[in-house]
Amino acid sequence: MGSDICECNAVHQDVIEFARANMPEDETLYDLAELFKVFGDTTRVKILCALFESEMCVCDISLLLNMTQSSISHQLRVLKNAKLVKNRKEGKSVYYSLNDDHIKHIFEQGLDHVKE
Amino acid sequence: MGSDICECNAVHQDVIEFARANMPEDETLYDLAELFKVFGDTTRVKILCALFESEMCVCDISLLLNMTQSSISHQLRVLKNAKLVKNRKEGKSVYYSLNDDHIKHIFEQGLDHVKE
DNA sequence: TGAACATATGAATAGATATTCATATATTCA
DNA sequence: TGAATATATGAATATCTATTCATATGTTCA
Repeated sequence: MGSDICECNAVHQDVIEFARANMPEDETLYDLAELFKVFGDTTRVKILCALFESEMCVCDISLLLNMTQSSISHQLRVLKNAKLVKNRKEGKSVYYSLNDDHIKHIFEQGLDHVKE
Repeated sequence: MGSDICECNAVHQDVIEFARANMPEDETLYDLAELFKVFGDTTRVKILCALFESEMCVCDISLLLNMTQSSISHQLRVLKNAKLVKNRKEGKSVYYSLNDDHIKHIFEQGLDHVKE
């Protein structure tokens, strides 16, 4: 490992070293990928979009997206583990809402790219 | 289908309708999820990070990330299909570079969230 | 032209994941 | 307390995907 793969490597040694020096830590990049992975599912994207408007309880989201309560509940857990949503309990219902302002910005940047 | 899931639905009817009216088109949200899915892999995140610094050829990226040329090549194809990178040919080498300014912004927003 | 180099790609495999189904937990109210 | 409601969750399954391996394509240079 660490040995050259092709002749370019010698020529581009400085470029490679510079990139290596400026890359964030592996753990940071792993966390970043994990975050985007959470965004990378249609159901979760829709849930987050719904929550842009206002907090909602699980069964409301289920009706809105026309999906089973169970699948929504599973996905809300993923979103909560990623600290993208928070929840509060009121009676029998659990209301979910966005946990972070970055989310909307990330979405908007993504939409800019998609709409091109 | 379309029928209520729980009693909340009637109470929250206006909230649900408002959210439904303000959600982007299904196709847009699908494309958005597809975009984030591309970001949601450590290898691809690392490749994009490397390309923030400068264009690089395939074997340089392979050496930098200590991964096989084949796997990098496969992932570059995914990135190119998503229009996140472009490439130019020079002799035997193919140089890849970023295709879009949004990418860096999306990354930075993501990093802000991760670093909290 | 032939050999070495650089990249691309199809098939196969192992691992990850979204949904479904059944059921558990927790709350309200008669 | 018991029934109905709202949510959470474990197991199973089907689908997707990242990497590996083998090999094809394309370029340079002697």
